[in-house]
Amino acid sequence: MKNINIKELARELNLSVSTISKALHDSYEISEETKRRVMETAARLNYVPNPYAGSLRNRKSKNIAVVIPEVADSFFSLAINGIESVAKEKGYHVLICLTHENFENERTILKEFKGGRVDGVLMSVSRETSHSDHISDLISNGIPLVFFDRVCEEVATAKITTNDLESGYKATKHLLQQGCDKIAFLGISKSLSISNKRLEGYLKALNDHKIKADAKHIILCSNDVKQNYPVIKKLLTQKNKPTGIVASVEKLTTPIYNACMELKLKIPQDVKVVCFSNLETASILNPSLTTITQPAFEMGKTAATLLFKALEKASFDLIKESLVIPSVLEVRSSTR
Amino acid sequence: MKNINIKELARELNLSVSTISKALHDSYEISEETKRRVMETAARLNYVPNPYAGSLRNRKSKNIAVVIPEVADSFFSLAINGIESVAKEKGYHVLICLTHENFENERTILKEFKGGRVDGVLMSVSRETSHSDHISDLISNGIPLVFFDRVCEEVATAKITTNDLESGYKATKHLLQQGCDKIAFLGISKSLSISNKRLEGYLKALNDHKIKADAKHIILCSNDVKQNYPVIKKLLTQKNKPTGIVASVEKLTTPIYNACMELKLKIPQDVKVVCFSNLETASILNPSLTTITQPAFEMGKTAATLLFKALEKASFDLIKESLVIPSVLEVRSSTR
DNA sequence: TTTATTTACGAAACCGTTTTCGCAACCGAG
DNA sequence: CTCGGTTGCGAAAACGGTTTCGTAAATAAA
Repeated sequence: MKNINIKELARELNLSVSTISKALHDSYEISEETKRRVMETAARLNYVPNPYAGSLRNRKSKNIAVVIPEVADSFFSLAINGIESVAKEKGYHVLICLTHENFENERTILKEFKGGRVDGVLMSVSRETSHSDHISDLISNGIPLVFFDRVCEEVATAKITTNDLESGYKATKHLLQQGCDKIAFLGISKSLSISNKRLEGYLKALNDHKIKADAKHIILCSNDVKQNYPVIKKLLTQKNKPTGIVASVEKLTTPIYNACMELKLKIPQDVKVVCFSNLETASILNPSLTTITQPAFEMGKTAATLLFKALEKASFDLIKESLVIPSVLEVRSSTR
Repeated sequence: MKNINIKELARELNLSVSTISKALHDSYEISEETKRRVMETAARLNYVPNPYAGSLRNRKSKNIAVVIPEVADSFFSLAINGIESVAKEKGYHVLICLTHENFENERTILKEFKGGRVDGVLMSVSRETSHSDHISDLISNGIPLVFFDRVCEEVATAKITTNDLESGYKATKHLLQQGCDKIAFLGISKSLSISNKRLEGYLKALNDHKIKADAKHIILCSNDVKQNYPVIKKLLTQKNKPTGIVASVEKLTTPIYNACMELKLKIPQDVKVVCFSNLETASILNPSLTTITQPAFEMGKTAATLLFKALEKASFDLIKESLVIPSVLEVRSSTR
C-alpha cells in the first residue's frame, strides 16, 4: 500500500501542492476554509509527511544524537530518559549511538553526523578517547554539541558534569573515617576526565590524612568484565591488600562482590566498598552498597535543554554554559 | 563552515555530478583512474553524503527502529546490544523509541513510521497495548516488523519470544518443590502476552500439584514503582499470605526485597522469591536472587537478523519465522 | 470609476542524491 | 574503410516536501 503524499492530497482537493503544504503549516496565506478541508482530508487519507523531503529542503533533521559508550548502565539509561523527556517536548527524535567504549566507533559516528543526520549532539566520550579532533571538527561544521558526564576538557562547549573530584574525595574520606587505612582506587581510563578527577579527589583525601598513595592500589580496569575479575582478585590477595575500595564505575560492583565472596573476604568487615553507581539494586545487595549516586536523569535533561537552546537560537553561546550538578554519597552497609 | 556536497566535488574535479555519484558507488561505468581521483578528493575535502537526499531518492532510510517500553531495564538494554550488533554489520542505524508503557505514545510513534523514517521495526509492545490496529496498519503500509519478547499474537508477522509458559511453570514448580504451598504471582498487564503466558504456566503448575489458585495471590502491578510497594506489602501482610512469589518482571525485585525487609520477613525462610530478571546483580543480592533469565542479547540479535532478511528480499515471508528461545532458571539463595 | 491594497492561491525553483538514457570517442572485426 | 560494440561520461528527471515570487480576483481607497 503506497503512502499518501502531498501531491495526491493536491489532486484529491483540486489544489496546488504549495497550497497543501502551506495549509498543513497553518500559513496565513491560506483561508480558514481551505485549511479545514486540507486538514480533514489529510487526516482521512492518513497522510504522514516524508521526513526526509522536509529535512533535505530545510537542512533540519529534527533529530538529535546521544553518543554514549553503552546503554546497559544505569547512569546512561537514566540519562537517556532525561534527554528523551525534553526531546519529545520539542518534537525531536533521539538517535542513540553506542561507541562500546571504542574510539574508532566514536570517530566514525561523529563523522557521519557531518552529513546532517542530526541537528545536535549530546555526548559522553568513550574511555579510549584521548584527543578530540573529531569532536572539534564536528562542532566547527556547525553542529552544536553538549557533553554530559564524560567530557573533553579541551573542547570549547557546554559540559554538564557532576562534582567528580569532590565525590572522589568524599567517598575516600568516608572510608578513612570508617577506619580504612589502605584504600584502593579502581579507575577505567587514563584519559577520561571523570576517572582522573575522581582519582584526584581520592589522592587529595589520602593526602589530607597524611597517607601516601600506593601505586599498587591504583588500578586501571579493562572494558572486559572477565578481565577485571582476576585483576581485582589479585588486588585483594596481595600482601599489602586494601581494606577499602573506591570503584569509579558501576560495572565493577559485581566483580568486586564476587571476588570478595570467593576469597572469603567479608564486606564491610574485611574490606569496605563504595562505588560510583546508579544501580537501583544498591540498597538490596549483600551487603547493601554505599554509592556515589549521580543525578543521571537531571544531567541528561539539563544537557538536552541546553542543546535545544543552542538549536533554537544560533547566537546562544554554549561555551559559557557549563554546569556542575552534585552527586550524593549514600552510605549503606558496605562501609559500616 | 558549509559542508561539501557532490556538486562541489564535481566542480573541483571538472566532472559531472552523476560521474561523481557513480564513482563513489564504484560503478562499472567509471574508469579506475577517475574513481581514484574522486575518492581521493572526496577524502581530502572531507565529503560526507547527505543521508536525507539519498533516502528521499531511494525510498530507503537505512534506519531501523526499536520500539520498546523503556531502556532502564536489563532485558531491553541487552536486547538493544544484540540488535545493534547486527544493524551495524548491515550498515544500518538504530532509532530507539520509548513508549514508556503508554499506548498513545506507541501509536504516535508507529504512525510516524508510515512516513518512511525507518525501513523496518523491531518491537516489544507496551503493557497497555490491548489491540493492534496501529501495528497491522504499519505492516500493511509495507514496513516489515518483527516482535521480540512482548508480542501481539494476532498480528501476522515474525515473533521472537522465550518460552514464557514453560518458564512460569518451571519457576512455580521450583517453588513448590522447595516447599511453598501458597504462591503469589505478580503480573504487569492483563493484555500482555508474556504476562498472561507466565501466569498460565503458574496456574498449570499449581494445578499439577492440585493446588487451587487464590485470586488474592494474583496481582497486577502498576507501572509506577511507588504504587507497587504498598500493594506488595499488603500482599505480604494479609492473613493468608504467600510463602513464595513469582515476579514476572525485573522491576519488582527491589520493592519485594524492600517490603520483606520492612516487614521483617526473611527471604527465603519466610518467603521464597523467583523473578523474571536479567539483572547482572542477581547473584550478589541479599539474598542472591533466583531468576528466570531470558536470552536477551540473543533474542535481539535473532529478531534483527530476521528483520534484515525481510528487508533484503521482499519475498521473504516473516509470518512463518517465529522462534522461541528458551530462558533458564538460575537457582540461587532466594529459594533455598 | 479608477487606483491601491489585500487575499488566496499556483508555478517553479530548490534541497543533494541516484539513476536512466543518450552520446561521443574509441576499439576491433570484417 | 566501415560498421557494430564497448567504454566513459554528462544531461536531466526523479524523490517529496518548502518557499519565493507572481498574479488574479476581491476589496478598499481616492
